[in-house]
Amino acid sequence: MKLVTCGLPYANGKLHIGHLRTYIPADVYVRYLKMIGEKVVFICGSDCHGTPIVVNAEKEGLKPKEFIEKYHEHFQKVFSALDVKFDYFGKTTDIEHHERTKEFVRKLAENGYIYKKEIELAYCEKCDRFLPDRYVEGICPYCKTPARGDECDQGCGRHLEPGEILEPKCKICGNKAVFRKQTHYFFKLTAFDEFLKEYLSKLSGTENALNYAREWIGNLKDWCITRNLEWGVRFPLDDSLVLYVWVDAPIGYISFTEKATKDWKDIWLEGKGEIVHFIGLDIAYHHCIFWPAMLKGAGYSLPSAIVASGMVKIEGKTFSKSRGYVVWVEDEYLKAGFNPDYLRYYIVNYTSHDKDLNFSWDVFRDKVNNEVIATLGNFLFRILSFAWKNFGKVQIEVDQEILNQIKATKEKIVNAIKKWEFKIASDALMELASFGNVYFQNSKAWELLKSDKMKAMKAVANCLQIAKALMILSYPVMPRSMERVAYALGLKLESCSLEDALKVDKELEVRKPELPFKKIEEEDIEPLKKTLFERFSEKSELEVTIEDFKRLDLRIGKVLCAERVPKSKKLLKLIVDLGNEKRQIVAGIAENYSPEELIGKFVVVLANLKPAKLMGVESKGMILAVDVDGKAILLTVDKEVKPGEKIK
RNA sequence: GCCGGGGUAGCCUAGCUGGUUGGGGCGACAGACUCAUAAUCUGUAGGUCGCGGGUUCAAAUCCCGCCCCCGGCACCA
Repeated sequence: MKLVTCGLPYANGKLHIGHLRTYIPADVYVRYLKMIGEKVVFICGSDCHGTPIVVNAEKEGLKPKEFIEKYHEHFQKVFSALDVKFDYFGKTTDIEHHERTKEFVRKLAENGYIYKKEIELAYCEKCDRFLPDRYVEGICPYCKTPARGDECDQGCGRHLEPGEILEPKCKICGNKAVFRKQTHYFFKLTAFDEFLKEYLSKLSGTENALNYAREWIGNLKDWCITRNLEWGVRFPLDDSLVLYVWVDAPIGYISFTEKATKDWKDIWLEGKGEIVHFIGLDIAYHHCIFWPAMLKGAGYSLPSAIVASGMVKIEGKTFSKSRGYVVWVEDEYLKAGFNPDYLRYYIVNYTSHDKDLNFSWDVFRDKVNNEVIATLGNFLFRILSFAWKNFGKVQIEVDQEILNQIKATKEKIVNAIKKWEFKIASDALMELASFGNVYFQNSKAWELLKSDKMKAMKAVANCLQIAKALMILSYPVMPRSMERVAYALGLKLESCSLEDALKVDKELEVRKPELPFKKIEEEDIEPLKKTLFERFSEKSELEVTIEDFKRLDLRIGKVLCAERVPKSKKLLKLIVDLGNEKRQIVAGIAENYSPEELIGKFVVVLANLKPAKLMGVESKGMILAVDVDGKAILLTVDKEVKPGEKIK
């Protein structure tokens, strides 16, 4: 028995194409396994806890429960529209999940892997609550620069333990926070160092995830697993606390399995199954480090493979919601009315599962029109309609050569799927379709029709066998379309196994076929390209008043000296002449400017910026530059001016 | 800087435990065909396999050095 899971989508936003990079291949994987007769359980669910959900729900004036429900429904709707078919799709707010999580954590405690420690936490008296790290701002006790609650992000870069920060302020209301002592609980991750080293050396899956995880061995820290929140799974050892979301989320894999199958104990407790996690690379740490340690500590079975998908790019740009490099599944793809199979094929076929996938509407159109439609769809339709028009009923005799070809394709697919090589598997489909096209072309069946009808029928029989095999073998990738074409042969794909691709019927009755696919026209994708393009081009921010502008002390400076900040790649330490003073400013431009070429240059300086330390070097001001694809280009003046001149 | 992944024809990509003329797809061009959603089939053009060394009878493939790109961390005021 095999359990396949997908990383739980966080119920804080809609699904985009980046998400699908994990869910679609997992679904394809499961469908193939089921068709080769393996017993598989496929589960997933919404991840519903954590601070961001509470904060965002508040913003929308909703209760967290209402908020997550909205996205939970969205996920189910979209997955179903894409034929991603889980055996069970749960949510972490379910009572059974809470119970399982508590039981799990109690086990960890019984086994001695949880300890308590009193720490001082920032507390906002005005908001009347403890502040999670990222809602605290203050001063770094080491270098005295402004810092966040958990790290000195602007100064020395040190990780700050809760309570270390000086002059804490509540980021939400801006009031001064105070420190209050509170007991929190830690998971003894450091106890699993040796275990993880050993475990990771045997763990199967994609190299990208495993490499990433191996880096962390020997560098583990104990992990604070409780939070001050109302929303979440109550910590069983102390009711006033809630478990950190990354503790309860993966336990969802267990609690959802319980819902999906009576045999869940075989998988999670008896070690009688195989557990395969499909994830995005961004959560490799949690799945390769935290999760196995938790399972080991609580006495559950360990995953046998972690399959991490590569990144998704949009039109060649690194995926980024905030910058608009995103394609929304429901509002864009589905709304445009595209067949879900096109996207399934694209994602599975673009490149290897662990490499970067570029989503581009032009490539999408080309791949669909040239491969899915012109090669596969055309073969199926031409042979089905030829058979229907000229024969109706066809006596089937299949040459060994054809069967060998189908068998080779089938084996290629099965081998590839077991290694998570979805591209190789889907390429094999196109190769078989192409083989069919060549075979039919060479047979010249349309000429034989006039001279030797029996011979024509033999050619058609061979092609029908190929067509049937294609429908069966392509079904996991393109279930909806294959189901539709299979009607012409009276084939019920849902109950087929891959082996049936080789089964030869005595006679096939061909019904009138429908076009399996609709071509993508330029006007179908044109508005979507436009939407993307409009989102790319940055819209100007909020309006400011002239007073706002006047608060900025912008001046012309002349660079007197420039040198690299030691050990730094991006930073240059500049001494800039501002007329009445010489300022030391650190600028992140070393990748595009050498120190020498800067000397004597006129630059625009924001002179009244709050000083900060970067890599321990003090910076009093900021040099203005344009950011072109991550490269800094300095602003300068058109004619020589006196250093220190104010910019108005 | 460290870690990981890459650099193969205009574009995408296979090969990378060394060995017959470096495969495939898109695009381009020419021809064939008409059963098919102007689909299909055949053929042609196009490559210093990032750069420089080395090992070898033989290197895209192994070794050393360097350059560039992507991702993560450290520092992008």
